[in-house]
Amino acid sequence: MPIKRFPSEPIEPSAEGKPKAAERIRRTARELFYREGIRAIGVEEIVTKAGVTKPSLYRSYASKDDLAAEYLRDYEVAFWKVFEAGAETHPDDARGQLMSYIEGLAHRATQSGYRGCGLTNAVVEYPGDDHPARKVAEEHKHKFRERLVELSTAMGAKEPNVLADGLLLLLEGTYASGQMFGSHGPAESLVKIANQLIDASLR
Amino acid sequence: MPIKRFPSEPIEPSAEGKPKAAERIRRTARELFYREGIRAIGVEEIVTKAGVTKPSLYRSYASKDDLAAEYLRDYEVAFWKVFEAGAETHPDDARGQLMSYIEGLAHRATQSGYRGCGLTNAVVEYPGDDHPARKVAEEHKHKFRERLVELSTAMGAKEPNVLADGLLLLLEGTYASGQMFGSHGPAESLVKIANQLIDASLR
DNA sequence: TGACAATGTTACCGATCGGTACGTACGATT
DNA sequence: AATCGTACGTACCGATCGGTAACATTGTCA
Repeated sequence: MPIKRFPSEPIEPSAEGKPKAAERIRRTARELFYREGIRAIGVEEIVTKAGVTKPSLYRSYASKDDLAAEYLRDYEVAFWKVFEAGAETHPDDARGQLMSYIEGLAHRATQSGYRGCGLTNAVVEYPGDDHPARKVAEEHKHKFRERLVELSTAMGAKEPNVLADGLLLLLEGTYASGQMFGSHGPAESLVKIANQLIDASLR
Repeated sequence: MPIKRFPSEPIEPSAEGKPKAAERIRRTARELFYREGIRAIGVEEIVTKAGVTKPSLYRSYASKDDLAAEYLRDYEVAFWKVFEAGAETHPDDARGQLMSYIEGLAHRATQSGYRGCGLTNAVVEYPGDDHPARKVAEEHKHKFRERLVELSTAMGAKEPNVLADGLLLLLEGTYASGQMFGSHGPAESLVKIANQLIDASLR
């Protein structure tokens, strides 16, 4: 009999049939890293809250830094899902699509306990450009900027790059200031400001 | 002879004639906390780089948290000095004064190695509202917002609160994004965007 | 000079950090 | 039943964390 390999048998061990512990660690780390910050959370706390032990963590992730980078990759996927959600409700309407995200953000950023953007926070936590988590964050922000240029172009801006930068500044400002002011922070004016900026960029 | 006290003799020990070590620690901590982040820097590194030892630190500061709060208080003083610098060159000209700061910021935020606002960074590093450093930062940001309302009013904005929020979002966005993008980040468009926003707020 | 307070230094504390060597429980294959 | 690979837990590592007790040095007064 030749060598037989069942389809249920995973070729790539870390693809789908991952160890259960790894997934628990992943979810717990995501929650804790986002809420408390990466530096603030030790691996001990992660595995305890996940109900597993440290060796289980280090079998699926090379290091805490690696787990942090993984967390940000997950975060990025979730971000794009939220950001592009308006594409369904506002087809062929770049402005409507963007404003849909901005309205949602304005709401979230004025809730107490808001923690901003996990990717931006990671950049603040790791100033040195050698950290793997930071690299994930930086690459994402460049993609994000490009996406805003696309949308600005679609909106008919005279200078799409300038409008995109303006929007990026407003959004990053919302991520940051949402953490410092309570429920009546400057994000309350975000929608109005964004509309003013877009209007001014079309003329 | 009655008690004589020379003017060169400091009355208040912690005011001017402070221990030399305390001042060295202060400056070193300021530099390191700002560049690397508060959580990233240990007290050992501070005293080593300052050329002193740990007990010298703990005689002048109750704890690392206390030193961090002190750093932010220093940072705030320096911030206001920069922010209000335009008042001399642009008397009775709120817009000129503000744009003077914004132009300077746009320049700094597009230098590689820019680290944003120390106060904002501290808020990101310490999500819990119980940290003394965070309190300093939050109080400052509220003062800052009020100051922007004053300036917006002086500029003749129809809705000063909204313009102030817009400016705050832009500035915080610049602090944050200046750390992720290199020398050609969105802060390059800051001046143009700010002018658009102010113009739109006057009409 | 001698007393005294302020400042500096050496050496250390328990707690926690990220990370690992090693043994074991278990399910599938032969 | 014997075997083997996988997944997991116990117990521990050296390094570093923030913080301190005890001692040496200094400068300033009478």
